[in-house]
Amino acid sequence: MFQAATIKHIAQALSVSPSTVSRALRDSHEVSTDTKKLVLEYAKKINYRSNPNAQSLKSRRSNAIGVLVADVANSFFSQAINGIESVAYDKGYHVIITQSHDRYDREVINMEHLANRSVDGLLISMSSQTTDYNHVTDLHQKGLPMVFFDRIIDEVDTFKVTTDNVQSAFEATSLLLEKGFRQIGFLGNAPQLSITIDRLKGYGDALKRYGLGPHPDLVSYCYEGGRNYDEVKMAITALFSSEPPMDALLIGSDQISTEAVRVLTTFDNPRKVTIIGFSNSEVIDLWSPRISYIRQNAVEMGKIAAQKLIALIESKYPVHEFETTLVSSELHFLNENIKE
Amino acid sequence: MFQAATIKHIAQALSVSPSTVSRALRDSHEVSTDTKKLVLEYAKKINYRSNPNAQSLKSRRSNAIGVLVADVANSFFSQAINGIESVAYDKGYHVIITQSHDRYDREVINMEHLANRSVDGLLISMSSQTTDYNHVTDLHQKGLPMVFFDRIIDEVDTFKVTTDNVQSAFEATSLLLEKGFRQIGFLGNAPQLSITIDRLKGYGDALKRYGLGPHPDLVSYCYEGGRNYDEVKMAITALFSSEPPMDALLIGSDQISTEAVRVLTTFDNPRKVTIIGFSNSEVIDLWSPRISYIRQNAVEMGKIAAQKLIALIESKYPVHEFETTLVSSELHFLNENIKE
DNA sequence: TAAATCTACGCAATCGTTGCCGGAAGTTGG
DNA sequence: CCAACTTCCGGCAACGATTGCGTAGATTTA
Repeated sequence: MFQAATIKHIAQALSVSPSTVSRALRDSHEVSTDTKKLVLEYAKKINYRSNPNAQSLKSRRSNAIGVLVADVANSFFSQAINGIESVAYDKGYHVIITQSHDRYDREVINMEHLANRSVDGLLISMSSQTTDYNHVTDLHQKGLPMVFFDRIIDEVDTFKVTTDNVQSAFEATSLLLEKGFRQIGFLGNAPQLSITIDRLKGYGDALKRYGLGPHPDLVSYCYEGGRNYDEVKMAITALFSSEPPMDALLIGSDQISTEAVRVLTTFDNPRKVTIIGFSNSEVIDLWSPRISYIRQNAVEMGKIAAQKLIALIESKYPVHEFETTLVSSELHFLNENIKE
Repeated sequence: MFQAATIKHIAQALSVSPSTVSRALRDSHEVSTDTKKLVLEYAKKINYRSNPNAQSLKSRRSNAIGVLVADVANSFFSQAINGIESVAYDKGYHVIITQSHDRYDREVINMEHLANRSVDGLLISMSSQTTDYNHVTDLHQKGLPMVFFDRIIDEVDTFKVTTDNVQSAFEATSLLLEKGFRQIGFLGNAPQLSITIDRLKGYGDALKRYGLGPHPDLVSYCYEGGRNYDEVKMAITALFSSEPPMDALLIGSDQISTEAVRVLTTFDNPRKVTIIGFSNSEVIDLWSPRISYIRQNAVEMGKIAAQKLIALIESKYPVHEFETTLVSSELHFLNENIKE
């Protein structure tokens, strides 16, 4: 590889010491204006770039943040990553992305990998299979800054950013109730996930306002988060054959929404069930059958999470006051979805 | 942040020199078996991890590879990234992903950012807006290893991995010809992109075998690669109103295929045109109208590209023999798409 | 038994950058 | 006119890991 320019090269060329060059480049007041100009000009001329490794070694910081998501191919996450990237880029941070594929073991490995001093902080969205949080709490106790987004956990006290899941699910369910549906089902991701818990709560709250309670036969989960088509198919089939018959369904996960639609296309004589699913698919308008959907502001969530994390990293004093930011979502309801 | 264990800590604890510890960890023959065991055990006990920055500073390598794609939210790229990641992970490399959003200026900035000694090599898929390649050739001349994938260029002599675009387009067009279509259109991404050139060639070759030539009115491009809905709509509208009337269409880009379907849904009285589009969408089977499609083996391409790049990085001697690997794709033709 | 060889380890320099100390000029104040 | 500052800069050391070189002590060879 080519020999990159260093501070020493500049120092030698200008007959000053490396220290002076370093100070000049950092615009220290301990360097005369003339010398600064000389150094800056020469640095620019030879296209000098500071060696990030040397800086990291000195400063004990890497200027990189790690991101842990289930899957980059998931629309929600790729949009969130776009938001994260834009903020990180502006603040001079690299973004290192890892995927758990919703597996606990991958999550643990990735976290350790990232944490070995190669990142200054972590942005975490939990895997749907994770029920033990020691790998996270351990790292947090050791002082690694982290911010949770989307799938957050209570076990760690830090900044969190997520959709207003309770409210979103409440509104969606309320709308269905207003439209006259009464046998409304709920199909969620793994039950320990925050998004599942909150969306189920919003769903239940809405039902309660109508004097209804969640019917046990109408609530179901996909423990593999929609990765397993058969699991989704079984859940949907069970919901569809419930008694009394389900007339509407709220789906609390992006990927399950997709698979659910796929399942529906395989039904010979499709039951008329109105579906509202959480989904950030860019092409959901092209799907057939079309479903109503709740779209989260993934980009905004990514941006906020990144901002919080960088603030945490760069904070001179320990932060003790944390808040959970709720980003609003949009409900897109298709009237054509209503049964006659 | 917590104080991580270093070689010095181990040295002090065991009353040996840091040199010995370093050598023991690297299994040097210059250390006695007993000492090695002691060091290894203690290192494991205190969970010692080598500081990557110090290593990078010494070795002048970063153990990171940079990836330049148009957009991670694009199915093809997110699948390719999965492939890249799996290989890189196995070989101990970090993956740093940047997105050009198909813009030339972003591509230049990202490349420089990555190249400033923070990566050992680059995996590049060109932005659709790039027509000047100096930023790439300069870096290549300076010795930065790079491998191109998907959207490759002739200007740099190195490993390249792409779909067998000529063959894929040839087969798709041939199939349409066999089915009786004669007024077959072609809608491509920006015309300077390798994927556009090759797919257009395959299209033309197939036509030639039937004594036909590409009709100028039936060949069109989207210079913004399908990012601009209006551009796609105009192109599609023009193609649909061509004379003689188009009866089938080959679309040479993932994102344009998506937008094209979206355009079609807005047509009041949809013309019966059979479409085959390149697309790696995971949900294309749910689209309406459904289209036939060519699916590239994105994961495999990512894997091969990463392997080639790492081989290049780790090669002790300059490599002069390069090859372009062609990964095969799958044509999914829907008979229901055929007009009566 | 003395010399040659080998084994196992320490010393010090290095990668590029930065913090700290100190010192030579020039400036100001009493 | 001298002490006390200020300004500007050089030198040293350190971040953590690696490595060429040197060498004490053990072992082998003649």
